[in-house]
Amino acid sequence: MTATHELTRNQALVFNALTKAESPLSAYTILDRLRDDGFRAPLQVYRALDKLLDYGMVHRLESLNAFVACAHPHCGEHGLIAFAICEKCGQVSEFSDVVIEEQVRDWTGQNGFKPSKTTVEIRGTCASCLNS
Amino acid sequence: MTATHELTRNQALVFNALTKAESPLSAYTILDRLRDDGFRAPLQVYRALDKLLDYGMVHRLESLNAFVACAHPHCGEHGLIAFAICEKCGQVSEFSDVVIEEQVRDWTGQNGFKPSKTTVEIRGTCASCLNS
DNA sequence: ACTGATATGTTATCTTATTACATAAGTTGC
DNA sequence: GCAACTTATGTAATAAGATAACATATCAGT
Ligand SMILES: [Zn+2]
Ligand SMILES: [Zn+2]
Ligand SMILES: [Zn+2]
Ligand SMILES: [Zn+2]
Repeated sequence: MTATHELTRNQALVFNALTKAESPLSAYTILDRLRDDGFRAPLQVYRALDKLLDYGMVHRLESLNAFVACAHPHCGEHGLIAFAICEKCGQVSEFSDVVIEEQVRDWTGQNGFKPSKTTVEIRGTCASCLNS
Repeated sequence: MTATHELTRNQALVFNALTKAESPLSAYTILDRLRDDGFRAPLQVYRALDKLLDYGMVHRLESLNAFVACAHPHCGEHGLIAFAICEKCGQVSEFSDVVIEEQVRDWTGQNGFKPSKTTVEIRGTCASCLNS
């Protein structure tokens, strides 16, 4: 039921850093924030991220080369996820959309394409940044 | 009507390299292919790409850090574009989807988010790679 | 020719990600 | 316990992708 995984020390540190962050973090920013916890090399971050991505606890934002903690880390498997990314403040909203999911399935079905992962990222300006 | 732009030498070379390519090219691959034409530095490629992206003649695939010539370079402004990217052979199919476009508009409208660019990339295996 | 805008060339640097190799720690079966 | 195996870590080096800074050059309008 619950998708919580037993995390290793490094994985927990990385996940924690992402959960505390207000916005997406690059791998190297994570590294910097974990220097005091003994992190010394990018690979320590990337290896932890790989697992966390596997577990679905973290998502990668392709258009930013950055990572965010999942907004629903206990829901297990997601359907198709979309992100709205504010270019002003960096805030990210994660949401699922079954209509888009179905539309993707339609296209792939009709074209004999077997999808493995779908990226949907909306760049723009968030409501609170528009009011300022 | 037509969206064809007068291209500079460098822009034309880059666009041509992308048009001839069977699959997306990274900026550095483009650079290598244009060595004989006098290209020496990444910036020459990136500057040309910037313009071509502006003109809508080239698209950037965020999940690949690579670039493709637009499949419909003469249609002027696109609506929302989606890409299906085969991870086996590298082939990319570009298509527009008004349903996804409308779904994105719904979400952004309801959330007061002003979108500037939307990325939709489906990774997977294409039909011809599945039959082999 | 003077001016301003756009395009180029070149070097250095920065950011992001992976390869390679060595070591440590946990798990399973005996 | 111990061998055999798998998983996790540590560290250094390097590859791949992108930009900053600065100097020139080209072209249009006046
Ligand atoms: Zn999620
Ligand atoms: Zn914002
Ligand atoms: Zn296009
Ligand atoms: Zn294929």
